Amino acid sequence: MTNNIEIAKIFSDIADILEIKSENQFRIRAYRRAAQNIEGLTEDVADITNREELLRIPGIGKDLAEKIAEFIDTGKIRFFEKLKREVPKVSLELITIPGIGPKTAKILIKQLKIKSIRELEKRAKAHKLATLPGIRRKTEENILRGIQIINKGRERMPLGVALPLAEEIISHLTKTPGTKQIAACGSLRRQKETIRDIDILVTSRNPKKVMDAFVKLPLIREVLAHGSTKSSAIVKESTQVDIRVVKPRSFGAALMYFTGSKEHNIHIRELAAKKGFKINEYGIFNAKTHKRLGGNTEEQIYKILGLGFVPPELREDAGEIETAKKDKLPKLIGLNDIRGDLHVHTKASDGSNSIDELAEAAMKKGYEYIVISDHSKTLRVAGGLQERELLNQIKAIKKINKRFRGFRILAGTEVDIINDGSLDFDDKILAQLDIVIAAIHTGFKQSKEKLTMRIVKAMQNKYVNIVSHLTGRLIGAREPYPLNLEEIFRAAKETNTALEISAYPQRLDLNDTNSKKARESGIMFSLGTDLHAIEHFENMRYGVSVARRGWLEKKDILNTYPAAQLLRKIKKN
DNA sequence: GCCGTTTTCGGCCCGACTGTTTTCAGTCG
Repeated sequence: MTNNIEIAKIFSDIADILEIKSENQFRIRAYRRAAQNIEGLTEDVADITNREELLRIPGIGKDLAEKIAEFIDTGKIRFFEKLKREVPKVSLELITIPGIGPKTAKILIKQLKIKSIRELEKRAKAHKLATLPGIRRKTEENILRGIQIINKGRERMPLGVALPLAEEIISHLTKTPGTKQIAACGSLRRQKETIRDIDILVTSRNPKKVMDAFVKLPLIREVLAHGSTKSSAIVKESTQVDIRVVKPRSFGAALMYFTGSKEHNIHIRELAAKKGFKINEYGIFNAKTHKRLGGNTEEQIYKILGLGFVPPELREDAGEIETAKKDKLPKLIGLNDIRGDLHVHTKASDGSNSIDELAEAAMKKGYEYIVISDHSKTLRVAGGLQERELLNQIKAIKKINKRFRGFRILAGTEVDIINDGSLDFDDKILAQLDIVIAAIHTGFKQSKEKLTMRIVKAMQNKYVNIVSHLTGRLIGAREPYPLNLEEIFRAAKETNTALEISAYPQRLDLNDTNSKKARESGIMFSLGTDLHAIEHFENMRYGVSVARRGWLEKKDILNTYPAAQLLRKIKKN
């Protein structure tokens, strides 16, 4: 998929350069949209090129399709090479500084001959910027602050980190007099796997008062902007919080505006305009008479546009609006639909708890079953079980199960897929288990073909029911290894093998786009926390978030079925 | 540069905050 990443980067750079050249803003937007859509593909764009299906990618027309094909052919795009020569290289760096856009960058380069961010910092500190047109003391300070933010590295944080932080801020705001509703919006509400800024919406009859209270909250380090209805600040180390206040009647419209995504909003507003409406964060209006037609709730706005409610997790302008027009949106799975956890480790391998403890905790959660799935013998570092140990575990599980009514421990394994695609346990052993999960834990550096072969071969084993954490990625730590996903999804369908969505916060693997793609192949999914300690049961919510972003319904997911039905569904021929 | 149940040409979301300005451009989300 390096093609996809490289092309996306080139298109995004082209957009930046065109911006510096003050080109047509819609042309710039076209490049940005194309970049984003290519980055989101689950298939190598080279394969799509070979099938001559580039034009089916949204935002790709004749011109961009040719540029993609040129890159696949030659590894270069001449147009980009030419553009690069037309603007100073540093201009692309300068516009990454918050507060500096194309116009300011141009002035800095032209008048001060700035060659690097470091040099800009030096000049700003020496107050050499304040003589430039449109720049005075304050702007100089802002630029320095922007450079500091860059140096600190405002990285995206995992959803599991952002959520508690947002909840903390919200709890402070709840105590602020005059606030009515408070909601986390943005990518947090869309449940993206990583979050950059935290967006919070508040309704109040006295917005200014709320804003004044916000900027004085104790956990705020620095105020970036402080207006009467909108403010921004840095909290904790370096997390930016954007807050917006509207009157209570505008809650729905503001929620929609602030939840985004930006692309979804643009598409929705375009649609509204075509139908003679206007949408902003205050409501939906008749474009001619300016009469307000609604906006108290999001449902109201979608309804006026002739659409059903689009769940926040789907709002990425990835086909959800077209699907809503046809009234074909999926009824997304919810956390309450989950009847059990399909991936649980005990202290027999690298977990921390006994089978009894885990069963008890699962029952307390209202689960009907769990799958005990310890590692297999080859995975020594994780205390993989020998055959004899596994057979004893199966016996122990049978014994414990006799104590339960309405709850069942399913005997399973997370068996290693060995280098040649064979499994770490013989069929004779696997046949005695209720459920078999297969996974790769070694050989990440192998070729795409080899890794794909290993997985497909494992799927062809008649005892393998689930393949877990398919791509091996660890968020922020390890890239996914290369796989031919099309081939794997096809094999999963043919062999009736489910793919796991790992709810383990660092994995979330399959991710959202892969899940969505896999769903189109008609395969089944399993949700498992890959639990190593009892408290990890709570991570299931993150798995459900991925599934929702992948458009999955209750029926697509194995552990929404009662145990007996689940076991029937995973049977192979 | 893309795109089409009003279009193959003429559109392309909408508004807040800041700083430097005397009425608005630049930036951001």
